Amino acid sequence: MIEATARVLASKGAAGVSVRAICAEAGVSPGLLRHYFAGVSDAIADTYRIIGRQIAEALEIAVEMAGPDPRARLIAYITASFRAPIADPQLLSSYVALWSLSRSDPEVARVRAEVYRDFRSGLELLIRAWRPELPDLRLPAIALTALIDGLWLELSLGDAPFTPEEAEMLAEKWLDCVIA
Amino acid sequence: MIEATARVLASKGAAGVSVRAICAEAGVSPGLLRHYFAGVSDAIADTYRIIGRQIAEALEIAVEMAGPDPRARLIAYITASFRAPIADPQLLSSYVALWSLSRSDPEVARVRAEVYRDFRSGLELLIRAWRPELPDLRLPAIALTALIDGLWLELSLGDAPFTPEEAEMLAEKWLDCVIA
DNA sequence: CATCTTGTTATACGATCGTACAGCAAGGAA
DNA sequence: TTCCTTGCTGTACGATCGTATAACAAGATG
Repeated sequence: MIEATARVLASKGAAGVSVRAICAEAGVSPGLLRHYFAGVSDAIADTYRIIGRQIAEALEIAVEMAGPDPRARLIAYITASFRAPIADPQLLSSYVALWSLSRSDPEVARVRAEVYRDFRSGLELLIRAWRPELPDLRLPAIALTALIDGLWLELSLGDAPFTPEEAEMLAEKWLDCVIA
Repeated sequence: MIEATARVLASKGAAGVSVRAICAEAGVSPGLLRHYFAGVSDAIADTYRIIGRQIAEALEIAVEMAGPDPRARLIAYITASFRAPIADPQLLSSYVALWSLSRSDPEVARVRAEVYRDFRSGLELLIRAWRPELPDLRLPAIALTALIDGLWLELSLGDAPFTPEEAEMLAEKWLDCVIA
């Protein structure tokens, strides 16, 4: 059901998501959504939570596969957003819709705040492991998050052609620039 | 009417925009929208077009006020996105909603492509005036646009506190980093 | 066996949606 | 004056929305 919600979010956008659309996508009766969720808003928030957790797990795996070097681990964390399984067209589309919904739906907004707090705290942890002497990690973390989100946006809305490799190169360059 | 559409887009998001909401916000009868527009999609697209033109004019003014130095003009173009009148909460909220809508509405998507093409071509023009020797301006323009959009997103969804001055500093730093 | 929860369907209700249309007020053209 | 366009209102229609609820199948529990 949550997978169906993500698919509807990706295909029909924030304006097209509805109880009936989700249940039709899941191949079940329209009434079933309210057996699992308090409402459509709750279903969307849970979908956001699941997606956020999947991304966090993918990031964790990418960091572990990078080995012991602190800088390599940090770069892996940043560039994993442009590799599978995170760099997925459907996931990016869902994300844009969720951004929009989080502006009008307080429940979605709360989940978004959680997801971003976790992402940024993971980022700050890795930066601190690499450069323990840096006093303030707030602005670098914000800057890196902004670039990643901006590149995701361009990938999803898709009129600015660039490759994942270029995105990774840019992210790495931005890291060196914003940390130095 | 277009101002009312922008206000609804900002306050109710992509999912809450409707003929009746727009006309109620404008203080007119619900039937009036279809006298001026072919439909709600057309009204939203026109709103996007007007907003894009206002932003373009504000950018042009910022560049002119920066004087003759090519680098100062380029920096003015980039940092104007974080100053009045562009850095406006309602405008940013409308923008996030329009991003989402452009993924499901072909007409809005077309306008978005126009607006971004114009923004990037203005950016590339200023870069070329500053550094005529650079061969490829595509990736730097994409990178700068991505950072600006990402910072806009964080400003609008607003759980990452940073000041406009910090945003300008980051944008300037990113420019030097991505051009060098 | 009877009962009770659980997953699921089907349907119905009121609200709201986009759209269509008839009508009215006003102003310029004849 | 009459007519015709234009800006705008009000309302009505069918579709779709979120939600509620009755019904049913099946498995667990007594």
